[in-house]
Amino acid sequence: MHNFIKITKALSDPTRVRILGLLLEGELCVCNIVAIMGLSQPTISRHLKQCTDAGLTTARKAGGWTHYSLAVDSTELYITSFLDLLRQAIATDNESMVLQQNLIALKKAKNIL
Amino acid sequence: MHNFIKITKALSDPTRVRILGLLLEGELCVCNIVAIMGLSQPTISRHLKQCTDAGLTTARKAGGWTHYSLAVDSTELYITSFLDLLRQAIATDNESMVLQQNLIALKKAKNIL
DNA sequence: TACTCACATAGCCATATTGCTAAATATGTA
DNA sequence: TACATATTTAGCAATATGGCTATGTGAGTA
Repeated sequence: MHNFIKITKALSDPTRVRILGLLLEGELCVCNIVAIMGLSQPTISRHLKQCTDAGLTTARKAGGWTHYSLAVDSTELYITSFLDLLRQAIATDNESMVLQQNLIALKKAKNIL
Repeated sequence: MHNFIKITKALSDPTRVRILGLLLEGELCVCNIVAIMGLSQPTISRHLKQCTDAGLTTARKAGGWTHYSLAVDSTELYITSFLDLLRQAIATDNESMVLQQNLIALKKAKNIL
């Protein structure tokens, strides 16, 4: 129950869901998420912490950067099921589509792609 | 996205999840849910309204009573998937198991069974 | 060491949520 | 009509949440 509530709570805020939507494209550092979402860095950081506490994301530190990714390989209960539902929610959200386009543009500008 | 958020919000509170857990056993009127949950009647009523607004439950009025049931036959996006996850959450929650036992006892006492 | 960059944490404020009690509404009955 | 029962709605208080700014921390560099 506790884990279920943590996950549904994490998924009950549109900002967090859209951040997770960006991670569908692959791992991202906090700074890139900040650049795309247009929210303050601490706000993004706190959302990512909550997602990680819920088991939806994982953090990988590399030097000064922290790269977050979706926990697609998680063996925890519920996680992959909820991530499947997340994909549906993102695919039908216009705002998320815009954000994903902005992410692609950002990656090209930075020659990450 | 909007519906997704409404559903996850509805499922992000343990009280609501446990009410929904009781409805796994079949439809119930508000008064019986109140008797089992030990919360005030208006509180239960408000939780049920939120679940219904999210599409997770349906209300059937019969005389003075309102009977609520899980929207197991819903064709709305997400609903049946979330209800499947709900079942898992309930099955692993001791408190929900106690509530279900209390429900069975109440039904016997009232000769509903 | 000192400085910079990326990120996390702390604390503030506005709003949302969840419990409650009291009052309104709706239905059935004397 | 008057009353009882079941439920909903309204409004209040305490707590949680989500945004922000300011500050702390950790890694790399001059």
